Formats: sequence, C-alpha cells, structure tokens
Amino acid sequence: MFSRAEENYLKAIYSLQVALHKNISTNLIAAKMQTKPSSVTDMVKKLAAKELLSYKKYQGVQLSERGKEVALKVVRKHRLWEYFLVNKLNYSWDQVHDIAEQLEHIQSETLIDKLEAFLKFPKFDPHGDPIPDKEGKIMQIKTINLLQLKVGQKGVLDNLKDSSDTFLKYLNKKNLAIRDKIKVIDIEPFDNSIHIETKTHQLVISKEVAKNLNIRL
Amino acid sequence: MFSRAEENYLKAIYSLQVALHKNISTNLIAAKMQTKPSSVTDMVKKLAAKELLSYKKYQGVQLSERGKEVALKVVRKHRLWEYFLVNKLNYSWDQVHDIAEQLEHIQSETLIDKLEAFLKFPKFDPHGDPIPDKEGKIMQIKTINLLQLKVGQKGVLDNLKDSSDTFLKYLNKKNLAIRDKIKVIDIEPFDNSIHIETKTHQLVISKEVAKNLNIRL
DNA sequence: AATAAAATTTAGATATACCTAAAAATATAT
DNA sequence: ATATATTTTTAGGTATATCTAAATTTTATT
Repeated sequence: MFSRAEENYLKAIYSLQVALHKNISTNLIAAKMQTKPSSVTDMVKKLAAKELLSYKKYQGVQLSERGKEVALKVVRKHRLWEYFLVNKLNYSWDQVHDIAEQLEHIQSETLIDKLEAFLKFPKFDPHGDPIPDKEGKIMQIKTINLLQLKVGQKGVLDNLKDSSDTFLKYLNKKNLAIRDKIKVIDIEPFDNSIHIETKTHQLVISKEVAKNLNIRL
Repeated sequence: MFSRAEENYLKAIYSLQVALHKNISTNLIAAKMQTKPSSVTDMVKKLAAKELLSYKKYQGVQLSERGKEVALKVVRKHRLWEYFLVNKLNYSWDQVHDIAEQLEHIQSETLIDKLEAFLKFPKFDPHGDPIPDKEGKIMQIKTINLLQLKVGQKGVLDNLKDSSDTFLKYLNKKNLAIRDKIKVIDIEPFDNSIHIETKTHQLVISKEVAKNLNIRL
C-alpha cells in the first residue's frame, strides 16, 4: 500500500496542517521529521504524483482528501496501539511513543478494528487525543490554552500540545495528568507564571509549560 | 539493531538448521525466502561479517551462537504475537501468520516481555509450537510423525510440520486441531492413506497430510 | 577422469529513501 | 528597488536490499 516513509510524511503533514491551517512548507516538514529539506522535496514530489497532496514548487503542500484519509488511518493506529500499551501492557504514557511509531505501520485490513474492539472502543488515547473511528471521523473537543484562563477559573486538563518525552516526564514529576481538574489560583504578572491547584496539590508552572496544556472548561 | 531483512534471514536459516541438522545451502535459503540465490549470497556475506553465521564460499552456512540467539528472539516474538492475535483478538490460526511476520520485527527492549506477562506466559503458540523464553530456551517435546503410528495406537496432535495457509485451511475443514486426541483405526496398504478417529468424528487422510502431523504419545 | 549438469558467486543494474553542495526562487531589509 | 538573507530545489552521491545474466565452482554422470 504505502511505505513507512510515505505514511510518516503524511502523518507529519497532517498534524502541521491541523495546527497551522495553511500550506505546509518544506522546511517545516523537514524540522518535524528530523530530516533535510532536500529529502522532503523528493518525497513531496512522490506523494504529489500519487495524488495524496497538492504541491506547487516553492509554495508548500496541502493534503488531498485521500491524503488526509491515509494520515488519519495512521493516527488511528498510533493512538489505539498507545492505548493498548498503556492500558493492557502497563506502560506509562511517556514510554509508548517510540513503540507506537512502529506499530502504526503494521499492514492489515482487519487488525486495527479487532484491536479496537478488544480495547472496547476507546475514544481517547493516553495523552487525551481523540482516536479517529473506522471511517476516519475524529472527535474534536473545544479546548482553550491554560494561558487564557483567568484567576479563579476552573477546567480539566484535556490534552497536550507537546507530547515529547521530556514534557511528559515533567508532568509525571509534577503529578499532573490528563483529566485532572485544575483551578488557577494566581497569575504572576512579572513572568506570567501561573499558580494552580489540583485535587491533590498546588504548584507553580511557567508560561512555557502552560502554553502546552489544553483545558476543557 | 538488526534490519528486518537480516532478522528474516536468520529466522529462515534457523528453521532450516533445526529441520536438517547440516550446513544450509544458498539455494535452500532462497527457496524458503522466495528470493534469488544471488540475493542470498549478498546477505549471507553481510551476516558472516557480523559474525552471526559462518560461511565458506560454495559450502553453505551455519548460525553462530549469537546468530541462533537473534533468530530465537525473532521466533519468540512471532509466536507470542500469534498467541495474542488468536487468543485476544479472536483471529483463527490460519489468519495470523502474515501479521505476526510484521509484528515480530517491532524493536523494543521491553515490549515482548510485557506482552508475555499480559498473556500469562503461554508455552505454546496456536500451531502447537513452543515459545522460547526470555533467555532463548525452547522447550522441545518429543513427537513422532503420524505416519509412524501403527493401527490401534493413540496420541495427541502436538504440532504441524507445514503451517501454510492452505494446510491450516484443510485442517479447519476436516475439523482437526492442535491437542486433539487421535487414534489410528486402519492403514490402507495400497496408498498408505490412514483412517483416524478423534473425539468427535472419523476421517481418512492421505499420507501427504499425515506427514505434516506430529503426534505426542 | 572428462564432461555435463547443477549450484553458487560475481558483476553490474534498479528502487527507495536518504544525504551534501550548489543553484534558483522567494522573502526581507535597507 | 536593489541587495541580502532565507527558503527551496536540483544535481549528483550513498546505503540497503533486491534483481538478471554471465562466470565460476562443485557435484553427478558416463
């Protein structure tokens, strides 16, 4: 069907497109994929020839409907496998990314649907991100950035902008997890650091951290 | 660590070595792997350079201890994933091979041990083959070929010599499964076909079929 | 033992997915 | 508007894992 490399490009472009709502540049893709812009140009031409995206020289790319479909299938696989790794194999959420990156490329017409049924149709992965259904539909819950909350406001930690290993480990250390209730106690005007309260404890987080926490009201 | 291709070669050579107890020739490997002898020569040189096997031009190959170790790790992964697919995801035994061929190459220091624990340390895969333990030790149960049984003798279907799709489908159709008790009712001298009885029914199998059924007494 | 047949290796290509370095196009700054 | 900086593409090269066709070695046959 599609090679591992092709799937990885489509997934990366999809996530950039969702975040930025504009044509995605070669350099952006290269940064996201930890590769060189020239490699991106090569691959992007290949994907354009397969009509998975539209590409005009020097103007960046945009996924076609078909391209989005393929990307969402990869995302679906990634998130279901992450759910499996955390909830069945007892991994913690900061250990599963690299393994899911491999598992998401297993080719089978039936495997992922059977896995989904075995997991009892979870709607969110361990990082709070919605799992696309069989048809590629993806639930979008409206969230706002923690930075936008005012003093006294409450919300629930829904998902993370950054799911990097270092950030997940930071959250573990600070005892913050998806679905935790959070209340803003104080905002320090000097550096915009935020004093927050959860069910179990209080802590102060920097604005850099807050920027990566998305809150459901 | 090792590439998918390298792992596949090691696994194929291992299984030939276990079956034949002699140096494994280029052509044999090529036939097993559905590739060309010249490709085998290339890869075998590479594996010899990595000291995973010993190779003398025109004399075939033999796995080193290290090579056997790597092969057994792949076998372990393959069989545990097959067990997972059949016992957790409700696949039938004739559907799991291709998927397990992919899953066996997932690279992780911890994944397969966690999977094994989740599955409660199964000792045999769905085809009756023993699953190597973490240290690469593999249980070997003494079995004899169904062809060697005499009229009136009883035994249990332990494992299959041939696990190809077509053979598994044949067994399904004839309602024969691993761990079925089998009794030889009669042997037809003309064509060596064998009349057998299980708990639920009787049937006649050809000597070609019998050759691929291994029996535990 | 010489010759024919079969098995194996070598030499030279191909496709994928990368890379570096240089050239070209676009964006930014003065 | 021109010069400069940045981005992107092109050209040419690398590594892996294949392949075909020809050459070589081993095995089998007479």
